[in-house]
Amino acid sequence: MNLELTPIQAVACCSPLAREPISEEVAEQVSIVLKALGDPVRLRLMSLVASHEGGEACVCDLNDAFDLSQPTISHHLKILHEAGLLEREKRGVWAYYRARTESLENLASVIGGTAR
Amino acid sequence: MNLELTPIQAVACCSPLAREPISEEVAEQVSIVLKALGDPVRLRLMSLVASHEGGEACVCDLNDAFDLSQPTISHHLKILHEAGLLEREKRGVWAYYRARTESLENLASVIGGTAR
DNA sequence: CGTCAATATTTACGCCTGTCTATGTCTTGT
DNA sequence: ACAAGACATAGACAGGCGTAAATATTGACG
Repeated sequence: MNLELTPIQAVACCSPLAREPISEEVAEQVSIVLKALGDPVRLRLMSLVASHEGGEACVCDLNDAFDLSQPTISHHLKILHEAGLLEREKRGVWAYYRARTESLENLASVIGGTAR
Repeated sequence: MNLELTPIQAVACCSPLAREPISEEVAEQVSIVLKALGDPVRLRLMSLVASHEGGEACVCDLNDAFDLSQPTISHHLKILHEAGLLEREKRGVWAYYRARTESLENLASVIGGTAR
């Protein structure tokens, strides 16, 4: 089991950008997540997984949604996973990815200031 | 006066990522804004401006906050401006940047799903 | 066991990006 | 009109990133 905090969890104390100047460290952490989402393909991947029934999607389905090679999709999924935005679970031959909605919400609250 | 929509305004109808798979076009637009924020320097710049008194900050102040050359800061400010995140106003010799909080909130609602 | 199918990893390559230096453009003050 | 200061633009370069082809890994199934 992995107990490490993902980048976005490490700053999850809902401090909006506009309240006070964020530190270099926080900026570094948050920008990792933003950079992960800052690609059209990864944004669509994230949306595909998050909106899929059951909140998870199989890689085989995701591959078909793009005109890209399988390794490229795998590469993008890895980046989203490392940013703490996707969870990965292997069942049999297939790999399923699940969206971490908390991460999305945390990110949104950091950006938008509508902290909960 | 500029009537063009900024990238984030074009998809401002608060559709969260998780509700349905976003289109290629929307992904392209939103990723521009995310990419703009997906850099530690620009994230700090955005936070500095947004949290500054009066909601605006002079470039001269911003330069001092970083160990980077003045043209580099200018470059980052331009990217944030083109993404619709900062407004620019020149008063005398000085240039002032103001945060577009609507853009931040729109982005947050697209990401977080906590649409208003 | 050996083959096949689903994913991941490695390697390589062209393009994009962050940075700096040098230069340009305005505005103000003399 | 000229000099100085604030900021933007242009050009150049190194490192990072998205992509594909080739290869490795893992699990299912005969």
